[in-house]
Amino acid sequence: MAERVAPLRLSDVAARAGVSLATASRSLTGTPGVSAAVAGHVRGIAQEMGYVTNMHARSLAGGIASSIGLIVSEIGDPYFSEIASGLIGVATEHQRMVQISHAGDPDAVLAQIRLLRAYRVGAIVLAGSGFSDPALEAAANAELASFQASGGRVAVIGRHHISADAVLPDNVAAGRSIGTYLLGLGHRRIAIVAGPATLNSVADRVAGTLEALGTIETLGSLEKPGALESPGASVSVTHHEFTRAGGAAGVAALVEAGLLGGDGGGEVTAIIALSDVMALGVLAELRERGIRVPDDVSVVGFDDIPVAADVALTTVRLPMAELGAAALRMAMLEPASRPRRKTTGHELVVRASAAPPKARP
Amino acid sequence: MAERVAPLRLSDVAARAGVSLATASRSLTGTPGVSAAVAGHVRGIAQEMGYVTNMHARSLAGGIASSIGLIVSEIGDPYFSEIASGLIGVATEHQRMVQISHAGDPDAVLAQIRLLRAYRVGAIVLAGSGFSDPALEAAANAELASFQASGGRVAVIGRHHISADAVLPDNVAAGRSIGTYLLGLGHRRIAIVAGPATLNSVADRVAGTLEALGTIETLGSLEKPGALESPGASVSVTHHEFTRAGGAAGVAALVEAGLLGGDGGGEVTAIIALSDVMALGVLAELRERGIRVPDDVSVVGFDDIPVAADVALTTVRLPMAELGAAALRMAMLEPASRPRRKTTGHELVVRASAAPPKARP
DNA sequence: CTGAAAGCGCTTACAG
DNA sequence: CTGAAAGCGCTTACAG
Repeated sequence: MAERVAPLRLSDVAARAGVSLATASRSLTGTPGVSAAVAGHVRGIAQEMGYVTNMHARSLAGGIASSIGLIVSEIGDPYFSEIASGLIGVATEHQRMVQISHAGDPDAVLAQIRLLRAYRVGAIVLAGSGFSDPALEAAANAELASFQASGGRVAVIGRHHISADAVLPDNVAAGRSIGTYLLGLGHRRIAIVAGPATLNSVADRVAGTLEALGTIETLGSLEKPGALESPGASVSVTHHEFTRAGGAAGVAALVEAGLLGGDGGGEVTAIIALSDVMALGVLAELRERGIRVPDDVSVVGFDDIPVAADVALTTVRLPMAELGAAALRMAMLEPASRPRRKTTGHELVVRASAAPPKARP
Repeated sequence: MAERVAPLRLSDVAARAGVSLATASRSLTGTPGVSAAVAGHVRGIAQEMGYVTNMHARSLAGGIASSIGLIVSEIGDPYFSEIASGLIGVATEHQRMVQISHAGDPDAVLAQIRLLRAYRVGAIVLAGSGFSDPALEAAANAELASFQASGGRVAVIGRHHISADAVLPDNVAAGRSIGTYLLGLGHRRIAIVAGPATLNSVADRVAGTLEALGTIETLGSLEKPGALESPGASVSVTHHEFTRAGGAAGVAALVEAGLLGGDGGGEVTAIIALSDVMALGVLAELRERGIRVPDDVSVVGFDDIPVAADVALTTVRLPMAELGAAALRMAMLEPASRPRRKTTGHELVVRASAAPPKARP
């Protein structure tokens, strides 16, 4: 292995081109005030020497071109990888690099925001859901506010307790839509297999669903499935991890509570999984237990991740890639006097996993 | 909106703590040579002031802590998001930031490598497949070599024409494994719905499969499905995009060529999709056309992406997350005198999408 | 153990 | 249009 070769500096290019450092800098950054001929010459030399700007130096010296920080819960989750894909597409258009962080809990989010600040990113996009309890987000939000105060741009996806531009997937309306659909199909005993009760996205989806089902009561976190009577339908909610395994655990909890897989009395005829990823777990666990979909029980989800079509899952489509793209676009705008909000739409996607309930013997 | 507040500098912390800049720096970086008492005091002050290091300045001044560059074809593709997830996990453990780049073709890869170099990343992990034709990779590889010469670390996933640490998914063996399985099931007329013929991953998977089927002949790119007679089985190969849509297009091509969906004569009894994502497209198109799986035709894939289980797809599992994690671990090791190579295993995962061929009337 | 000073590689007023 | 010089915020020999 050869000795380490120090990277070329702009001064090397300037020397070779026979111009000053300042002129070389202006030529490469495209700053006006250099004759086209000289600028072209310098650029040619730089290219031929294989010169690569040192972004750290540029950034320190006050040149802009800062990168974008993206914080997701788990990039392996299709919901987040779709968001990331949309965001990276926009970033690439604008020649911006994106630095990506995994952060599953509020402490990790705080740590990642600090790291991103250390890298002096120009904007931070927070893709994970906000928390119902402001206290859980307090530290992260303070850090974000401080970042904004120093000129950083922030955009969040979903409801957060912070004054920042936000792209809001319409979780409440999506819940209403899926609830209405199930009610129209004739379901009156429904179970919601939900993610953590601490998340706003969960609270909103549940609230919208309950509203459609005839109640606007909101729910706390329930260890065991909790039952709520509503004029329209009786609804049980059980909270688990926002993962495939969480969906499977939800089915297990329903069975254990006697709401599923028994003799049919008092049983649930439809399951609303609060994300498609959870729905995948629900479907798998149902299959495992020999409970047929939609014959024995209907299943619906949220998001319409790409594979939902492959398992014929009825769901509500949320424009994930667009969420990511829109969030970044907002973050690249000049800050407004008050935070911007953009609410995105949703669309019921009917496939084969839900059907009218069978009459029970 | 308040006036922009300039971020705190280390000198602010030093002043407040009553020590020199040098001592403050040493205290925060943990460099030995400062009394524990002073170091602790400085750290306390910094914390309480909310000081955040400027990584650009640190990096310029010669401090290390460089970030990691990851280049993927498309983060929305489960294969790459799994790799990214594994890699980010390791990066987080080591407090390294990861900068992620989308690059679908060789030109984009080159551009992204240059950008990553501009950001002075410490290591670059190239996750996309290499190309059979060295010329296509030449420019990117030269850039990578130059990056290595200046002290940068490089790790690639899969076969590339470059001297760098590599993690090699055993595509040939995986192909052999799936080919053998299909042969054992009794299939003798098989179609391969492949990704672009220019990719090494495609070439390797095809080669392994053909080897198992009784030939080791390699294939060029074929506009129309190309037929190969082998002692064991007759195989047709058709190349399309490495996407869901590509898989669907593959089925269409097979039907058009009279190899599928006709009266049964000369028809294929099994389809090997060269990735699970393509297999998803194959399954969807088959469903669309009323061709039943596995009754009318068996379908198998490669990778075992998370949803493969949900569509009961028989496939060969490749450890994607481990590929990403291993690549980064290698890249963080001191460079060896000669590139390291690590070959990962594979595992046949039998599910319901493949069965013995039905006897034809 | 602690500090003053040089230097990392750029950009940008400030002169000419 | 072009250049000499200051400065961005750190780290690290070099002295003490």
